[in-house]
Amino acid sequence: MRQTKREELVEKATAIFYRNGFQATGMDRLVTETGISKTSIYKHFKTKDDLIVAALKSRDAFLRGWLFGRMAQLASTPREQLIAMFDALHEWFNEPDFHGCMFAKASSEYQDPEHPINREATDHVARISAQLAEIAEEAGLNQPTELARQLALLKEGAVVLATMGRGGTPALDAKAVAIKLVDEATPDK
Amino acid sequence: MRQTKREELVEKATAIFYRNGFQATGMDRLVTETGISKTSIYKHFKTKDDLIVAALKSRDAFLRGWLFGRMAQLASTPREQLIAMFDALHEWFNEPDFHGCMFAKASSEYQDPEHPINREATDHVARISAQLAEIAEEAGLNQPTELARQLALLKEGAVVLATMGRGGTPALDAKAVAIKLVDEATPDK
DNA sequence: TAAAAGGTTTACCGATCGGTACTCTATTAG
DNA sequence: CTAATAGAGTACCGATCGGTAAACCTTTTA
Repeated sequence: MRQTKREELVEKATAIFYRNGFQATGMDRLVTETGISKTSIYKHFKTKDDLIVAALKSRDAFLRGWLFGRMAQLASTPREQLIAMFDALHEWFNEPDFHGCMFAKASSEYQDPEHPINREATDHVARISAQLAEIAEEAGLNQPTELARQLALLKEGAVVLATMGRGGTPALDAKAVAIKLVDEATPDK
Repeated sequence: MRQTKREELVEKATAIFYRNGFQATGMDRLVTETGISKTSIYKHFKTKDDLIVAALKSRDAFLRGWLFGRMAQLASTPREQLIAMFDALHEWFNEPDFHGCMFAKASSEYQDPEHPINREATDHVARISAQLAEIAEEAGLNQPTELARQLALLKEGAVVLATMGRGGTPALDAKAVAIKLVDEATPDK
């Protein structure tokens, strides 16, 4: 029961930051929208930046858990999972509350590479790339790390166009390319 | 001579916003770093947002001019130009003052699609995609608009990874994929 | 020569920023 | 029963936010 309030705070703050931006969200607004007093917030986190880092960690765990979990649901073999990532992304982009990548925004608003918030953002993309490389290796594909880099490229590009593009289905465009790449990386062919 | 001060302001403001972010840059800081008085700034622009829009328009003209100009320098045929885009991007990423895509940041900080700043950002990527489609068509490649969408995907992904990635050469990774795509879109093959 | 016009300087506005101090209340553990 | 703890509420801090007003200087134009 002791941990609950803090988790509730992080969860709600994550949603608000995601919807509203980091710098654009003041602490007073956080108090109003979470229903948690400022005193209580600052008992759990020394600064606003600390809270943002916690929100990003929470989001990282949730997003990676959802993405790779959905990939496993959609496909059984590692090889098919790599392609299914783009179907999962397509679903994500079409959710009504999709507002782009929270980590890209964090990196935009806190550009200093030394800043903990920026670090958390770059960590997130590094973790995704690493997991993709694992799956590519598990699938027995040729040059798995190079393939993983290219798939990460497609994934990030799709997210950007889903956020900044005018309509279209960037996830499916990316999927078409991904199929070719995975196909060419298949041995004995 | 009348237009000069305004142009000087926009030019300097663009650099400051790009380096420092939009919300993170206060008007007082703009006054200090540009050497232009606040009164004078507000004679040219009614609000800070108006100045930001002008800065983005300036950046859009410069960036697209530079990118497609460099592509034309690096390659003579439209087909080779599409691939040369990634060499140009590689050069851009390795400039010492590369700080990511200004329009992605603008879109991150001003999420409302109705906001003029967000509009300017999405306009920029739409213009790039359109120009790519033109070149693809000029090159006589199959399904030029689909190819252009995929190349835009690779370009945006490369920018993201150049900004948020840990080292690597995302532009060259993207180039490898682009070569395959252009190759497959070549008729009579 | 006079008078606009463009620019700077200084001071200031109310609002909001992140963060703190203090009081009060309700729950819970010894 | 009591003491400790967690949280809410209120009020406040100095700093900064975007933006304005007024006085002054200098250059161009009529």
